This record gives sequence, structure tokens and C-alpha cells, in this order.
Amino acid sequence: MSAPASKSPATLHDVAREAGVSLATASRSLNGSARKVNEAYRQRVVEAAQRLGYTTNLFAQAVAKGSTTTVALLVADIADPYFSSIAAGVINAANEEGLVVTIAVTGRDTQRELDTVRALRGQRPRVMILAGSRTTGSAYEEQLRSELASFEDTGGKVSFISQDAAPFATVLLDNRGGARDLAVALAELGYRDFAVIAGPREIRTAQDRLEGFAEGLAEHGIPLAPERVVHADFTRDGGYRGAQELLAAGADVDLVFAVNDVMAVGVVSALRDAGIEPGSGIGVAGYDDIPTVRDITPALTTVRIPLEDVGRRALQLATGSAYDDGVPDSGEGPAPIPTETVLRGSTPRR
Amino acid sequence: MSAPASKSPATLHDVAREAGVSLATASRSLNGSARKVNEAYRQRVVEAAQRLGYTTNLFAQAVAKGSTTTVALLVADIADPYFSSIAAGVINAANEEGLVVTIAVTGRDTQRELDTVRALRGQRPRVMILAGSRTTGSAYEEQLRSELASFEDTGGKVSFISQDAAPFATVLLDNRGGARDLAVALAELGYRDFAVIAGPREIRTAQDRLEGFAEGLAEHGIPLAPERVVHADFTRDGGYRGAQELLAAGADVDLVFAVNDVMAVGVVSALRDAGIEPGSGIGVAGYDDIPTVRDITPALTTVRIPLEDVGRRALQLATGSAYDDGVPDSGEGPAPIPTETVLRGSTPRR
DNA sequence: CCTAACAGAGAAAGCGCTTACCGAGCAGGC
DNA sequence: GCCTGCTCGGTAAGCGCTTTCTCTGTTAGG
Repeated sequence: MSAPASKSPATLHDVAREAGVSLATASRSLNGSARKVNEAYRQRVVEAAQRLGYTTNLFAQAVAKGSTTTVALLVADIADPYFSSIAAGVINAANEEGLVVTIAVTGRDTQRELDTVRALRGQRPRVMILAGSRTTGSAYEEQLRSELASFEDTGGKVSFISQDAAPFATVLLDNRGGARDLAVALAELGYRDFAVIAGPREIRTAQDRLEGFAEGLAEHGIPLAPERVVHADFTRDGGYRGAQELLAAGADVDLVFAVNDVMAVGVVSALRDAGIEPGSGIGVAGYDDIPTVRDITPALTTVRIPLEDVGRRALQLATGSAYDDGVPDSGEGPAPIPTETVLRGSTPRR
Repeated sequence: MSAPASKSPATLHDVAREAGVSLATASRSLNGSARKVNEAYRQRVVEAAQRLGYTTNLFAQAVAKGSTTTVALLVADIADPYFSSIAAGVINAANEEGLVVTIAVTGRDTQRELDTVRALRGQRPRVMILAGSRTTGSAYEEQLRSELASFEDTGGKVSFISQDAAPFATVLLDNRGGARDLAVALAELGYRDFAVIAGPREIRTAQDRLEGFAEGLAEHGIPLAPERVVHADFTRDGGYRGAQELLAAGADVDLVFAVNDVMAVGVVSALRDAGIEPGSGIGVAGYDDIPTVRDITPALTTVRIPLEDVGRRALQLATGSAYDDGVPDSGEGPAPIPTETVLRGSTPRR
């Protein structure tokens, strides 16, 4: 495959020459400028651009204007439906505003997250959205925050998804409340012996769900013994192994709550492999309401989050274009996104 | 949240001044330049950059160098596991090469695809990867191709995923062959009365799978009547409705093949809702081997594609960094990615 | 010692675009 | 009819970088 002649793309200069006008006029005609341009001229320029197949070089435009149209999105794992749904929301919202989104994945690795943030800053994005970030306890937390703070100092906007990360904007998910409601609903269904597959300890979101769940149980006077909690890594396999661990410990459990659906799916599989029927044998519940859980058997009880909306709002929060769509936006303090407990076959009444 | 003073980010100029060297030296020290720089100077510059929290402005660098480090990825729907897995592959491979990826979604809409390609060109990406594109029959096809051709003329590289799109590079998936093998395997299992939920007619990938499947059946002397083929849109709901349609037509079917797993999941659900047990009643098979299908009941028979690898290779194909990883790379003609029929519970022996 | 050859720092000219600023042309007012 | 005041092209100065080219300071060879 020998490199073809490869002329470089037409520049504004070429367009101006082709149209027989000045560079300035060409620029004004093509990119929405405040200044008016004689319609006849504009026409000529547009046609010339057409003819040459010209597209504005966004990079050059960015350096000239000193601002870009890029949104950077950091997710832990794009193949995870939780994140890909959020990404869909961000991308759609961004496109509507003529913004372009750059995605990077951090693989749930703190060091990599930090490196990625740094690298992404080179793009001078208008907005940086962090989903699935660990903002708790890690040695890197401070570095991350200072990196982000400096990003905001230089005119960027950051928004977090899920856990509160003041002073940065956040699309707050009421993880604690959602889990609490779920616990209450399950207790009311008659479950008593709970175990939970928690997430990584350093992830606030995971921790909140765990704590909220315990709170809900407490309201019904049900304790959650520490040995009934195993920590896993948010993956299906993690959930699978977590369930095995629980089973091996021989505890008398009638419901397993996994703090995300992906792990819950693993739990269902582990139970089945151990000869226990999920649902009728041991109840299973998850969190997120990813599409899959409606299709497995039994369908999973979970807590629904409007993931795509979450992505949308994360962007709007940053661009300030949050036209009010029903979700109360009480000034500064962002109201959490409402979640909803969805009871399905995996948790029949006891 | 009043806008803070918002100083602009440190520039190379600032760094140079801070380090007491010239702009040129600063540039050379920070970004791998061919020219050598006295180590003592380099040190000073690096430290100064550190101190100022400087990160190279990639945009400015791009305009100066005349080339970017961006990869543009177009997918039909990022929330679809097929695409998000591919995206994961692309992103990982790109990160390894220090490239940044921009994702746009086209929503399976031709006009939008074309617009998106145009918009993305403004970013002057090094590479443009198209997955799930319609390259057949649409009125826009020619426009798309000419847009892409012109992109390549100006130094870009495009690579397609799935269907051959000569003269552009392609990560060829042997859709026809994979479907043929699947059909053969199913026929050998004893199935005789087939129906298929095909994809949109204008999508080559969908069409190939349909045709390959028919070929496989033909090898066993089994016909596939046109009324046994319904077209749907690659979504779960599409699959659901397709199956309903088939059922309503009252055909005597013992196996439904949906040309992608997402629709197959819909089929399973539709059958169940109609009181027919998927597997023991009517067999179901899909294509892609997305994670979900292993977890539903019955687990779905399907054709496995190493999706992440596909994404990886799409990038490598374009950047020319295809270190040989076992997949034969016979010079120009790209060998198709090998697929594998995976028989599971949804197609028990008859 | 002197000259040739070579490093390697710095000055400056771009890269493709935006945007003051300038100035020509024209309309209207007195 | 002359002046004021618009309107709207064009000129040119950047934006933050890279890179060529110039030029000085060293080193080495004779």
C-alpha cells in the first residue's frame, strides 16, 4: 500500500482564493461570526468551500479561539453496560450541542485514571466527566483532585457521576437511599438472612450502596454481620466468586444482594452451579437495572437508574444547559437522580 | 457558581521563561524531538513544566505539526454490547499507541452517519473506524464513499469493520461463513423447519449472515422460504416483534435464527411470552456471542466473534502496527477473523 | 596554534484559523 | 455639496506549538 500523493486538506486560505475574497471574509462566512457578511459574498464562499470539500480544521480553530468543542469522558470499563449506557447519554447530549466526545477508559486503576486525566488535559476539553472514579481512600485521591482543580482553574468544567465530589459538580445518584429502599422492600417480602457482595472498598458508590442496604435492614431490626459481606470487583466473575465464597462459608442465607447488576448476574450463575435455584432457593438482587437482568431467569430484582439521563445531565451540568426536565434543580445543591426499586422474579415473597 | 478568575493554562512560553531557556529548547526538551538537548537544560525545563503544571496543548501541537493523535470511531449504538466491546478494543489499542479516541454514534441513520463523518473530519483524525455502517443500497452510499475517499486523499486512513468495503481497509468478519457453519451444525442437530429474523436489508453484515445461513441449510437440502424471513432492526424489541410476527403467521417452525444476539434475546422473550419454551419448544440461535447470552435461560447457541480483538485490529490495520498475533495476514487481502459456532442449551439435539 | 567540523541554543517563520483594527464607500442630514 | 457616521472588506497580529536556519562555542586534527 504505497502512500498516495496525499495532498493536504483544503485550507481556509484555499477557499478564500477560490472564492476571490479575503481570508477574513471566508472565515466570517463559514463559521458563525458576529459580524455580518454580504449575502452574495457568503454564497460564493460557501460554494467554493463545497467545491473544495473544505471542512474547518477544528484544531486550528481551537488554538485561534482559545477554546475547544471537546468533552472528555472517563469511564472504568466501556464494555460494562452501566458505563456504556452513561456514555450513550453523554454522547447524544454532546452531539446536540455540537460537541465532540473523547472517551478514555481507566480500567478501574487509580494510577491509570490519574495518568489519563493528565493526558486528556492536553486536549483542553471544555468538560471532563468522570464516571466510576474512585474518590475514596486511595493515595492518589489528593493528586486527582488537585489535577482536576487546576483544570477548573484554567477554565475547564468537571462533573462527576454518582458520588458527591465537592467542590466539583456531581450528578448525584442516591445510592444510599436506593439501597435502603431495596432493603426495606426485601425485608417486607419476608427475607431475613442477608448477605451482600459489595464492591471495591475504595469506591464510594459501592460503599454507599452497602451502607444504605445495611441501614434499610436495620430499620427492620435485621443485622448485617460483617462476615456476610464479601468484597468483589464489580465484574461478573467477581460476583460469581463472591457467591462461591459465601456458600463455602456455609452461612445460612436467604438473599444475596450484589451492589451492581453485573455481579448479581454472576451470583445467579454461581448459585445455579452450586445446585441452588436462584429465586426459589436463595433470592438475588442487584443494582442499576442494566438490560440483561430483565432477560435472565429469574429476572432480577434491582434498583433502576435512568443511566442515559445520568450521562445527559452530567454534560448539561457542566455546560450549564440544563433545561429543566422535571428533575428538580434546587440551585446549587443538585438533587439526586430518583431511583426506583424494581421487584422481579429473583425475589419471590417468602 | 461565579466564574473564577480562570487564568489560562500555562503555555510553553511560560515554561521557557521559567526555566530561563528559549522556546525552542523548551519544545525540544518536552516533546520527543530528534534534536538533542543538553541534559542539564532538559532537566531544568522538565522541572519548570512540573512546577507550572504544564501540559502540552495537543491542539496547538497538531496545527504546528500538521498531524493529530486522534482516532475517530463511528458506531451505530454505543449501548449495544456488540459495539461497546469493539469500542473497548479500539480504545485499548489506541491508548497503547498514545492515541486518543473520539466516539460518535450514528444511531443506524444513514444521513446522520454522513453528517458525522463530515463533522469528524474537522478533527483531522489520523484514522477513522466505521463499525455497523450501512454500505449497501442506500442513496447515501456513494456520498459516504466519496467523503471517505477524500479523507484518505488528504492523508487519513479509514478502516471498516465487518463487511468488505474495498478500496478501504477492512477487518473482515466471515459473516457468511459463520452463519453457514451455524446452519450446518443446527441441521446436524436435527432441526428442519427454520425461520430467521434478519437485519435491515441495507446492512451488508446482516444480509451476509442471512445468505450464509441459507447456504448452510441448502447444503443439507433444507430450503428457507422467503415468508420464513422477517426483517427487524437489530434491537431486542425488533427481535421480539419479529418473533411475534413469525408466530402469528402460524408457520411450523422448530428453530429461529436471529442474525444478532440482541435480537435473539428478544426472540427468547417473545417465545416465552407466547407460552412456548425456548429450546425444548422452539430452538433459538443468535450471532456475536455477547456476554448476556451465556446468562439467559436457556443459554443461547451463537457464533462467537472475538469482538475486542476486532476493534484492536481495526486500529492496527489503519496504523499499520499489526504485529502478527496469530491471525494470518496474507499481505493485502485481509484474512477474515475466525469465528466459532458455540452450541448451548437453546438448541438441544432433536 | 590554527582551521575544520560539529554540537546545540536561539531567533524566527510558519501551521490554519480568528478577530481587532483600518479604511473605502455610501447614505443621510444640514 | 460637504460632513458625519455606518457598513462591511481586507490587512495583519496573534493563538501555542514545531522546525528550519543561523550563529556561537567546542572539540579535534595537523
